[in-house]
Parts: sequence; structure tokens; C-alpha cells
Amino acid sequence: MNLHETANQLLKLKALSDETRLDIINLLSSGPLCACDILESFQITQPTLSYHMKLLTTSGLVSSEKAGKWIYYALNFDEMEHLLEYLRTISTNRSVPLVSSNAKCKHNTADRCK
Amino acid sequence: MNLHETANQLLKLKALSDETRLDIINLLSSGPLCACDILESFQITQPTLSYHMKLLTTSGLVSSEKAGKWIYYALNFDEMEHLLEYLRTISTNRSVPLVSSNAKCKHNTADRCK
DNA sequence: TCATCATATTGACTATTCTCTATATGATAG
DNA sequence: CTATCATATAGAGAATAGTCAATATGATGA
Repeated sequence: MNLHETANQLLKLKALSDETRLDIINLLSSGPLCACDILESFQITQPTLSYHMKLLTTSGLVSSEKAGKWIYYALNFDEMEHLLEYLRTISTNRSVPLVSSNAKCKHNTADRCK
Repeated sequence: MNLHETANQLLKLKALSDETRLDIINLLSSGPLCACDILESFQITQPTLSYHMKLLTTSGLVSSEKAGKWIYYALNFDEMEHLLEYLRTISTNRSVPLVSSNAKCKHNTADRCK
């Protein structure tokens, strides 16, 4: 669980933590679309969509490809799968913590804690 | 894909889109801990931790249980699994979009779009 | 009862995110 | 070339999120 990996997956989680962007992911799951097509599905301005697409692409979840004067956006299924694996990893029960493992009960007088 | 479901999973994604909270999830994956033990793993104040725990619990990802003067927090594995299923659902390739399916190419003069 | 411990809440401040209008860029078509 | 279309960027304002010090709450134990 290196730092790059964590930072990378965190970027994706931030990208997904917005309703508009979640809807865009949903749209793109059916196949690539150009920005103008995506724009028609939402009540937002073109610059706002551009802003969201930038967050989605820099997170890696969405890739973009220029074709003539259009830019096609496509869901990056592999990257989504990596995210799912990451979430599964950090949330799977294990006896030895992978990170921040210095949690230790200091209040020894307690008979309940630990 | 009803609205409640989406709003619920969005809450979880927001809860996970912060490094501190992601670390807390990671910690809790090894087993329940009281707030004081979690606090020792981070360079934050007690009210700040309380704030993060509230977001985690209201999202459903973490449950809390009072035991004496301590509160034990535990990762809610089922809810995490629901989130993974949700993400898999909205990101799985399908021919018929489930939502916002009105995206249609209006610029018919184009020979490239669609 | 009273002091202490664990946690929550309040209120203020700062940082980040989201959105818009206006404008820039870059490709295509006439 | 010039106009137009698709998208990006800049800059500003509003909304949301994260943090802290101070204080409140509620349980425990002397």
C-alpha cells in the first residue's frame, strides 16, 4: 500500500464524490461520448462540464481522445476495477494493520478498552 | 437505480474522499476501536476526529456502539460491499443506459460524431 | 457528591470545491 | 482568409468542507 497508490485512488474517490460526475460515469458506461453529447444530459454550462471532465480524466477514471473538432470521453474500466480492488483491500478484515498501526490502548486502568 | 440508493452511495463516496477518513477505514478493517485509540494514530484534535467519525457513521460505512464511557467504532463490511456493488453496477458496460439516456447526437452534419 | 475521563457540539476561521461569465484556443467548412 | 463550432482556461463569487479552541454532555469512580 504505497503512497502513490493511495494518492491515486484518493483522486478517483474525490472524482466520484459528486453527483454530476457520478452521472457522467453512468452515462459513459454505455460507451464513449463527445463532450457536447454529455453536456445535453445536464443542466450545467459548458465550462462547468469541462471542469468536471478534467477532474475525471486527471483521476484516470476517464480517458479522452481527440477526433476532429470533438473530444471523445471514455470510461476507463481498468482504472475503475483498480479502485474497487483498492477499496476491497483496505476494507478487508485482517489481523495486522497495514498502516498507522501504532494504535495502542494507553489507558491501562480501563477494564473495557481492549 | 432509485434515488435513495444513489444518494446513499454518494454519501459513502463523500465519506471516503478524504485521506484521514480513508486511513480510519483502514484502521478499522482490523477490528473495532474506541475513538481514543483512533485519535492516537492521527495528528488531529479530538473534535476533528469526532467530526470525521460523524461523517463516517452517517454514511453507514461505520457503526458505533457505546460501552461504558467509550464508544466503539466498527467498519460496516456489508455497507462497504454494497458500495462496491453499486460502483460495479454503474460502471459496467451496457447497451441501454439506466439514467440520463437522452444523450443524442444533434449535429447531423458531422461525419465523425456517432 | 464531585472530580475526571471520553466524546459531542458550537462557533469561528481557513481551505477547497463548484459554478458562472467572459474569453482563448484550435479545428473545420465555406 | 474568415466564420463557426467544440472545448479549455481565467477569474470571480458562492457554497461546502475541514480544522481548531472552548464548552457541553454523560458516564465512571473515589
